[in-house]
Amino acid sequence: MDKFKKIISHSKEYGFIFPSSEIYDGLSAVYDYGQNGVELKNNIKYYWWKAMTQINENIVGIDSAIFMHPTIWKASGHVGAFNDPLIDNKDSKKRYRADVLIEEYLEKIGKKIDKEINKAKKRYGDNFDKAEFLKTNKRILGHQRKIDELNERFVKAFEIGDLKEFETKLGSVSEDANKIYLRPETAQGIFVNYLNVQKTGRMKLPFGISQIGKAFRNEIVARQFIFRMREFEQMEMQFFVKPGTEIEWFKKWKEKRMKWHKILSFGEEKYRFHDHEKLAHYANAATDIEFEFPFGFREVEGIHSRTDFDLSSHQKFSGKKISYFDNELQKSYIPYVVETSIGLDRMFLLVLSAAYTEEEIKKENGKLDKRVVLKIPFFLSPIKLAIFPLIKKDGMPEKAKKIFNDLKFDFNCQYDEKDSIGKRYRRQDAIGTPFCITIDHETLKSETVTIRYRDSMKQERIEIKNLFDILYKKLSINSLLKNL
RNA sequence: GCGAAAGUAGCUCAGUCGGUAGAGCGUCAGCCUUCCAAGCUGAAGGUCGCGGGUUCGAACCUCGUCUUUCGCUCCA
Repeated sequence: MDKFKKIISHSKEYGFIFPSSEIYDGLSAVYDYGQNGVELKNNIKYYWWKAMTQINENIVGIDSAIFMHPTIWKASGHVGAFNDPLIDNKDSKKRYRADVLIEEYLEKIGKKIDKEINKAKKRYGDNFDKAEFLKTNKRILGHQRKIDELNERFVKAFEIGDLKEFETKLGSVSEDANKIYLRPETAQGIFVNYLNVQKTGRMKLPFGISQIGKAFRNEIVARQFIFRMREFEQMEMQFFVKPGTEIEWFKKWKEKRMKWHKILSFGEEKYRFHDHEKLAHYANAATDIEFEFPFGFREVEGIHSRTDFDLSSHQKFSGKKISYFDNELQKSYIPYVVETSIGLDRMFLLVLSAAYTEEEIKKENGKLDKRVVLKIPFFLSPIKLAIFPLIKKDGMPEKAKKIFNDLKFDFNCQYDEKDSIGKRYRRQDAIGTPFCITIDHETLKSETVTIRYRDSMKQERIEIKNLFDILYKKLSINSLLKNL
């Protein structure tokens, strides 16, 4: 079995990811996060939110609704507006609408059929049976087949474009006017709140707004586990800057975001930039941060210089003036935007892919043993600390529970007294718990416990009264954040 | 969308010729006490993906259907 398959079944077996609606045979490309998955996911969010919002005095966060005014998606170009596909003729330097061209071509073929009919009429005179002729004439049938094929492709091509956004109805009466979309990206929620935040937060350029939230895309092919889902979560930050400085900021964020990834120590060689040569209509620079998943290098995060496309478009469609008065320059302008956008679910898969490790261990009796361990960075682990009584008597469970109850407010802890101690250690390895505390006979005499480390499997004896300080130091992300 | 394969216990799988559904692991309860998943006893858990057909009788044969996975195509 290849590594990717193993990760998928490990995810299910240990409560990280379940297929959606499983007891009803599942729902394709939708997944649920289980008891350990939700903890890991929340910890990733926390790391991102701290790094991208709270430790930057010029970045604030918002949480905008998934439902938005339908015109927003016209302004952003997701629906309607430039769904009319444009096509350039490089020879004539003229721009055409693809749908018009197709229709014209269809009409041309239609005329050919008419010509055939007229010719036949002349030839057969009164005996001419038009319906029969249409059914039997080889040339007409050929033309008709062409038309049908083109029509089918044409309709399909436009349906697909439309299907990308999920539609729903606002209000209890289902009329067309009430049609709204589930957002295909969170960014627009930031753009339409730009003025609110800038004014109420007294924000000065350059500044950023970040947001974590769900987005929905009706992908035609959605596969590869949680890598491409129909419902997914994005962590985005839109950074508003003075026009002309956007490339400088683009470069800055590109480096900063890569640093955020590499500081997790999954291996520098697993990351790379992929600069876009072809740019989207709204961008003047774009790059992806790619990670080497078990199925190859894939995009985890995008960094785009979006120019003033979005804000200008919203100004146009809403009729509200969106500009920033620059005191230095003594003039108003629409800010430019540099976006960092990372897929939370992809980041989750990245962590699992990087952390999943199978080890062979030589036992004391010389036999080989296998262990599966998730080497998740400590602060991202779902459970931080497991607490075991070595045996289930002599007052050890009571002592262990007391320690559990003291520490559970500060760290996500788990108590386990079932099965042999070795089995319990391995269970924690499988979900990536960095530390296990064991209460043994010695504990009852000297107020000490053993702490066992996940990655090295080594143990140390420490005093119970020092537990909190030791754990706090090992689990803190302050030193990481300071290095960003 | 097209093509292929697969669906039996929580997981991995067996199931002979069509004759009352099995194993290992896991789970739970109890015993034992030993710091790296392997001790002992017991228990729970399955309309064999779903529906029709053939048959005295279908997990097994047959048809349909659904779901999942893989490849191609499309999209980013």
